[in-house]
Amino acid sequence: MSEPQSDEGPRRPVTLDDVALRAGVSQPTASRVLNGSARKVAESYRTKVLAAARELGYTPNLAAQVIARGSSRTVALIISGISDPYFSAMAAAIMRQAEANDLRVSIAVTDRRVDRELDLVRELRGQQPQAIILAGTGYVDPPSGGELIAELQRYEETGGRVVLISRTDLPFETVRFDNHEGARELAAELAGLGYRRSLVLGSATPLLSMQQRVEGFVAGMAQSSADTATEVAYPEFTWEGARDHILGLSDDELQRLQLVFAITDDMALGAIAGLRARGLRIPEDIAVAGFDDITTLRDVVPPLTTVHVALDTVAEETIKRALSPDGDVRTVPASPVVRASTPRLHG
Amino acid sequence: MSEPQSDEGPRRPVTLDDVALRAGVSQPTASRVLNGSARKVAESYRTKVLAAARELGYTPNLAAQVIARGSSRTVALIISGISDPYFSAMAAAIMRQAEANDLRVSIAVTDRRVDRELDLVRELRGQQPQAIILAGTGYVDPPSGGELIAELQRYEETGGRVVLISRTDLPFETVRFDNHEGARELAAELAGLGYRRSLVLGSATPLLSMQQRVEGFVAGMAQSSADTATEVAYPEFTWEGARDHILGLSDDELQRLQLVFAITDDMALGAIAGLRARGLRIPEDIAVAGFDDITTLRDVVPPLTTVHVALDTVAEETIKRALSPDGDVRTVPASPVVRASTPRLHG
DNA sequence: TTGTAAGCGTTATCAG
DNA sequence: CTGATAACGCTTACAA
Repeated sequence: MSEPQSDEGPRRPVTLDDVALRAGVSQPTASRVLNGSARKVAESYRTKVLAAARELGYTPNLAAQVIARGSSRTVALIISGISDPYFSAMAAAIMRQAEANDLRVSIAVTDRRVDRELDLVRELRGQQPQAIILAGTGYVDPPSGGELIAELQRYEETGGRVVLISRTDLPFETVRFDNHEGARELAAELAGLGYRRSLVLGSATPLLSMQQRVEGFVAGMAQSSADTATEVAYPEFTWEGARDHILGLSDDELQRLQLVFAITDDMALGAIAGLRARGLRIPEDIAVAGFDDITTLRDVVPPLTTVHVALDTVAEETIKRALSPDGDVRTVPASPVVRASTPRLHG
Repeated sequence: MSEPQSDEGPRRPVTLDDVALRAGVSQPTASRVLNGSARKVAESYRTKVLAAARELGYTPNLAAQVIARGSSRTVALIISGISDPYFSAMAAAIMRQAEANDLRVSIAVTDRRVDRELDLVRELRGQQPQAIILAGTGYVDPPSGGELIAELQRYEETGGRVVLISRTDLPFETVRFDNHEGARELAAELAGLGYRRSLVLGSATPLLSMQQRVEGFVAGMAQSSADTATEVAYPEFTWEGARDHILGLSDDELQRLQLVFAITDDMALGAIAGLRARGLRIPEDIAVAGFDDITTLRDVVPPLTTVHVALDTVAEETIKRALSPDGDVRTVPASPVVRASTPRLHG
């Protein structure tokens, strides 16, 4: 009635106080109606508050709620990158699962800068998330390992949960998928198809899960009864790295090969680009296999043999653990999918 | 000395109070060295506070800072999906640009559910972000338009900024890229290559920017001197939708076509899958073009003719506007990239 | 320069 | 069932 209305200039956001005032009730009552759990408010008040809130366009101030409640319905996801199709698929799966559990996800990206991981954990800790999820990076020999672990432990001590995805380099609960086993089975299948002489493209960056893929594949080939020859190279961990490595091979080396296994689909495609540039046809002249089974890549020609990982399951297990501890280390299976890029050899 | 240490059970997080106490200074002093701007603190105190903070593993409680300061160094990004390579590229570009400006990004996904957009805006408003960025959806005839606009206006009135990306259906500052013009130029180039009879795959979901692509292409073809015939279809706005539409065409219709233009690369790939299933070779029997120039798709065969959008520029302009108003509606160019999927026709 | 005191918007406790 | 009142962790006048 008496307030000078319709000024220009940023008005103060509508607060619970405003709503309470307008509804003619106390702040706590308004709070109970708008957020609280049990419906212990008289119907008459209830409707008044609701009306006032709607008229004023009230939105609860999340920060205030967090600070008052001391907890936050948020999980923080630390991930290497987001344009990478593998990680964006992972992030999407996690967000879907989180939403189903009424959790917000705050995403932070390391861009593969090792030290950022520590910074991000520090920063995220300030958001008081229910859990911090580390997906993806994970070095064979973690550079800032000690500090990172200390930081995460402090976070856990104050009630936060730490969940790792596909990395076992840190002493926290982990959702793994079986990189070693998946690659091993793939190798076994390919050996069964007649492949003997293969090149494995690993990662120059010493990522643990990637090294497991290399080792799994080598083991799988070695296990096959036939005598096999498997070389391993460690180019840069990118599409370009894989391509460039292929471009750098001698004609002789290339001739001898029957198969290139790259530790990710992305690198497999780089390898294919390189092989084609060298004048080879896939799969007629040489076969190629990858790892991850990225759906965005369903259109490459020829369809890529790879190892499929059930990201939805991974996400489900991850969120479950983010909400409450669960001692046993579930390992989500990763299983080979043979497609046209690796046909049976010697028909 | 006297505190009973090493309990089990969630300890309370370390607060500024704890740090101040340990450093033997007052809370504000601790605050000033740890966060405040001017270095108006004696060097002796300064070092003590820093030491205490490090020893205790202090992290500022972000929520408390937000509530005390009233502002948040965060921008909220509302996006259709994140596994979609186009949107993940967009999100990545925005995050990169935001990081460069010391902003956090909180991502929310609509999953193409129309009404979610309104809910998300409400929810995000509670986070008091500096800006809300709406990327992507944008209906020709916004279903919840009125309410959405009201909500966003309220947000702006309280000092928040609203920035739209590639949608002009709402009365807020917009970073556009020229869907119409990009498609028009593409059509002109293709007409120049000899294409006359084409099929345009639009979107059954009435998305404004998508409709602009359709119209731009149609206009471009019509402008070409030669007499052209352009049909437009509106299948579901997905890879499958495009494929299924192709599968549903009669042999006759298919025979007549020289070119399929799909309004996104993703749909273009669906179309290719359909065409191949129908026994056609690309580009020998029929040409295909898309829109977006998604980098993840660099490996499709044949390389796809498409329209490139400079997402980095889009992101840059977006963040700039998120930080401060900037009246003029910059339109980021979108320009055709002709590749092997649309070779010159008739030698 | 430093500390005291008052807020920021919300929830939780505890009388009425 | 409701409403004072005290937190929550931090910042920002204002006084010392």
